[in-house]
Amino acid sequence: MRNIDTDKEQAIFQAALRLIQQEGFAGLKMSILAKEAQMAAGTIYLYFKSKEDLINRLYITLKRRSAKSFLKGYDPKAPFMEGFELIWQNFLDTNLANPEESAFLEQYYRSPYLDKTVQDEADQLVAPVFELLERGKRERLVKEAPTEMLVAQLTGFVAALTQLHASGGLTMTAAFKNAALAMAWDGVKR
Amino acid sequence: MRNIDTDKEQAIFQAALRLIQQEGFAGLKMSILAKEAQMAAGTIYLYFKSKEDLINRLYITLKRRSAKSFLKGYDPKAPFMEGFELIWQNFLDTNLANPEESAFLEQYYRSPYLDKTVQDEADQLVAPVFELLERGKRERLVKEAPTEMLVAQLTGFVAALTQLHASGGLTMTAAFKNAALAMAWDGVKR
Amino acid sequence: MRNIDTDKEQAIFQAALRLIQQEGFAGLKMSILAKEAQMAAGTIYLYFKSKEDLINRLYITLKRRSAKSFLKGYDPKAPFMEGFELIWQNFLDTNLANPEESAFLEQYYRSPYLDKTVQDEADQLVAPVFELLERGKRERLVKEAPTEMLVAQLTGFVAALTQLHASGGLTMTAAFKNAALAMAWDGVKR
Amino acid sequence: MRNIDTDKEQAIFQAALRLIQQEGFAGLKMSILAKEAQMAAGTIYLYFKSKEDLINRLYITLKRRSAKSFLKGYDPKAPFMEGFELIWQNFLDTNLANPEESAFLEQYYRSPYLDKTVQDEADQLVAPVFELLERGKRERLVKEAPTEMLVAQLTGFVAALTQLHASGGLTMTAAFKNAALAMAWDGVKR
DNA sequence: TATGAATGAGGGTTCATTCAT
DNA sequence: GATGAATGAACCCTCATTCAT
Repeated sequence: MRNIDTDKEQAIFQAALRLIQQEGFAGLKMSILAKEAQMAAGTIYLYFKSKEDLINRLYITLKRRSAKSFLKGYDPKAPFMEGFELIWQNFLDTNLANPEESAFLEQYYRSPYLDKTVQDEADQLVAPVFELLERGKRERLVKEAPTEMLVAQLTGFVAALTQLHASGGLTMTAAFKNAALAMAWDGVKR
Repeated sequence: MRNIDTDKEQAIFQAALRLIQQEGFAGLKMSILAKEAQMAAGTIYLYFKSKEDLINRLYITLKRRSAKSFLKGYDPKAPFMEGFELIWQNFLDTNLANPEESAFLEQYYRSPYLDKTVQDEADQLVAPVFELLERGKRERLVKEAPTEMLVAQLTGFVAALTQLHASGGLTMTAAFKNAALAMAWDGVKR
Repeated sequence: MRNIDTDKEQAIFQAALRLIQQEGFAGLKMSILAKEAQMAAGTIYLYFKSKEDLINRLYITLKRRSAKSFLKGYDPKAPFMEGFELIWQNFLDTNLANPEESAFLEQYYRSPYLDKTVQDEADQLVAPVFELLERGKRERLVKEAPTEMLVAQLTGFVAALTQLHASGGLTMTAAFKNAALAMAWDGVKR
Repeated sequence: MRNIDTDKEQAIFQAALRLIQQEGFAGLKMSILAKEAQMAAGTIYLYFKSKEDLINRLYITLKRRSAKSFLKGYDPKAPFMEGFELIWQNFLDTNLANPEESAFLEQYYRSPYLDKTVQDEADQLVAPVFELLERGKRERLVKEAPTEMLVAQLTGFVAALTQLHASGGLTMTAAFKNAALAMAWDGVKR
């Protein structure tokens, strides 16, 4: 008997990301996905109930991975500025290093597969960032604007940078990353 | 003088935007579009060669309309700060007022319909913004960062705000708009 | 513009019956059905929402046609014996003349497409037969057995005869039909 | 002495009958069958060459079991009436007690699995009934109708009664069984 | 012998596009 | 020009069967 291969799920995820980056969400055809993941079409359905299930599980997996990555080394008790810089740098690096994931996450939001419960769970993962900014406001370091707005500037900036970088419009050197950090901080600082 | 053809084209464009906002890009089925635009499916093909043609022409139309809107009243010879504030405010207002267009533009970029020549023409329309920011750098008002990066922060912020606003996450009062302007300016100013 | 062709529905019904008789319920593949009905696969879906819809509407159509056929000329006020003979003869003739319909009706009952509401409506159509037999019991002409049992013998007999005839096991001459009528009547008569 | 192989075969047969009764012929999926029979899907293929083979062997097995059951205690040399009553009662009881088998036999006939040789062998098993009725005709006890027609009435009646009983439409008491015997006999008697 | 993961042909259905009216 | 019925390629998914363990 062939043992169930947990790597198969990962192989499907990887292939799906590749296809979505290359051809967009519309390029995710189950038969092509199977070919890309080097298996038969039916095999995908041993690991995922449907295309919808595949996309939603891919989404939450990426969101979790992303959150884990940008919160790496984050200590809520460390000074505010330290936390802000760490998360910002992690977040930018994570996004630059995984442009397919960013492409997917962006498109999921507008897709017919969007699942409210999945979305809600994903929102929880970003909570620490909201808390950090609120603390920043209390410590008089951050502008007295709605937290959503502050987050909007930070994430919007990273999203735009990632897209720019992925399309070859800008190579992100260390110097540029520092410039971006300065811009991000200047935008939200008091 | 009414141009009958152009009226139909506009009806199709409007219906398409409505459907895309409601159901996403995937919700744009030609037969449903025809119903929404109150005509027969075949009629669409009298005005557009194909779905691809329809989407690309919708894209460039929206881009032109958007550029015209956010450059309204803009005088390249006026002081930098005046121009910056004008464009920013126009841009934010335009996006907030037309969330369907923003939704469409965002998705077009990742769709299989994306056409390089169309995209290039669209990029030309934003040139004045690049020129303004470069002038800002020369006048020592704006940070010495790559213009693409500066633009990324500004447009990324607006895109995120628009999405937030459209999803009901934040009501944009005049005070909030001023706060956003301040944040945007602080991000790029020297 | 091509006008909607109500004959198309009939063509689909006829083709479906032919296929079901030839290959059984399992032989009803939508693509083969389209070929048999001389149209494209998609066309079927202009007239029927789904395969399930097609089968249920075919069922109720056949049931109505069958009821209309075996009640043809039936007068509830005529003497019992006259009504019994008329219905029996009509019923046998109808079944012998339309073996595909009998084959279909038989298989529908055991299929996953069976719909309770449709089935209920169909049962209503046989009501006159139940009423006739009950009247027969009141007039002391028919056995004092449950009406369901009386009907079971009559319909079971016809079903078996139809199958026999369709498979070539017995050619139904006028003499044989008379013999069958005598057997049917002897079975239920007092 | 337990024959392991035959045990598995029986388990598969039982499970198949259960599934067919519950969901109809279309409900017989090999993987579900395996689960119902508490074994792996591949195991079924150690005992049956294919689904077709499984169904045909199930058919002939049931037919043999049925024939053995309704001929139990039958003595071709006993008086006609005794034989007729015995077989009729056995046949009705057998069918009422095994509605899944009846459901299966009915559907097999219309299925794409029907195999002529298997069918022929099955027909042999009913030969004693034909012989009995022919003897009845010679003894002037039974109507001078084609034997196939006589059999049609008897088996059609039992099939209809079984279905009625299985669907809950009629509870078969001893009195009702006697009434059925009377009806059956009246139908064929001279 | 037994397992159950893997296969892939083939099913039902959708939808961009065509074409007869 | 306008219509919408008709088309058929292509999609998602199922399931009988195989095969590595």
